[in-house]
Amino acid sequence: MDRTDRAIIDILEHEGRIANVDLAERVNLTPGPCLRRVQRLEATGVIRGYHAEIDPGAVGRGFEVMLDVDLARFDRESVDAFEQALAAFEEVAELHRLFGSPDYFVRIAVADLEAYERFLRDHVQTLPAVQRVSSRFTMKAIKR
Amino acid sequence: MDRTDRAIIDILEHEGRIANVDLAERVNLTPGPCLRRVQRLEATGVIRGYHAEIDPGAVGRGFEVMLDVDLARFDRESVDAFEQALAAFEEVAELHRLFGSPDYFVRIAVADLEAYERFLRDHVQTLPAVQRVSSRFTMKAIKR
DNA sequence: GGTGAAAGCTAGCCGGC
DNA sequence: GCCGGCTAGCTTTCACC
Repeated sequence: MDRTDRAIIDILEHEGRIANVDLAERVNLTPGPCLRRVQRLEATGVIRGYHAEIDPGAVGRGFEVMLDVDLARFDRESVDAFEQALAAFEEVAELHRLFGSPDYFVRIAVADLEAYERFLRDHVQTLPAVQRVSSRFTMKAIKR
Repeated sequence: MDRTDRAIIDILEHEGRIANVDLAERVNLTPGPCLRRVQRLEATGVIRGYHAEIDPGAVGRGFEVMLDVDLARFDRESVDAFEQALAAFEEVAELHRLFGSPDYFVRIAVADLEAYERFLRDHVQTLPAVQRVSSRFTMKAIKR
């Protein structure tokens, strides 16, 4: 992984759909070698995939909540069940296990307050190991 | 925005570099009309851009911290200065203004604990309006 | 929404350094 | 081992129906 690979990564991170010929020109390579580098970065897992960035409001995900969650039990089974259940929901935009307390940080993206209340009540509070949740509502997403 | 647009969005969100011919086939359209829809979604801001998803560890961003920040002042100038300064750093992966307390949620991604300490000391604690910061370290990113 | 044609891109192969 | 040139086949794009 050299300077050129870094340059390729920086460009693809912001312009994920750039044509290979244009990418090659930006990093001072011809298209052949440039494509080989991109494919190697993909194969080695440095590039994990490509995604369109969607306006959350346009698809009913304009209401975002930061959620702190504490569990009551930490046996492997409880932890796995909690993580898998939560990660499977489309409403869960982000899920991190933390050191210390709270045990988890979750970012939820739903349409509105009502949808949030429903999601919390029906899909989070009902998970067996969940002990405590604490919500903080986002006013504005400044950077993502 | 109809059912077909939704289908296009769902696919591009997960396969941002899919070829237009393949996308068209998946949503039962021919390439021409499919491309027009994608271009309209881009022009109206529903699709904001395309990004490669990079393995954080491979580019020195494997150490993630969730930061809560409270400000001392809320005049427009202080708020703007804080938000612009923070958003400009590459280390800031996410920045949300919240309702209530804390005032901000920030996700920081750096190489290691030492880099984090340096970033906090040199670039966050030094911002004039910052009153209090509280860090929570992530053990594992389960979903992003 | 579909069609067709021009322009442009991708991805493999091979030779050179 | 990595780059560049070349080429065949495919994709994108746009005007027109």
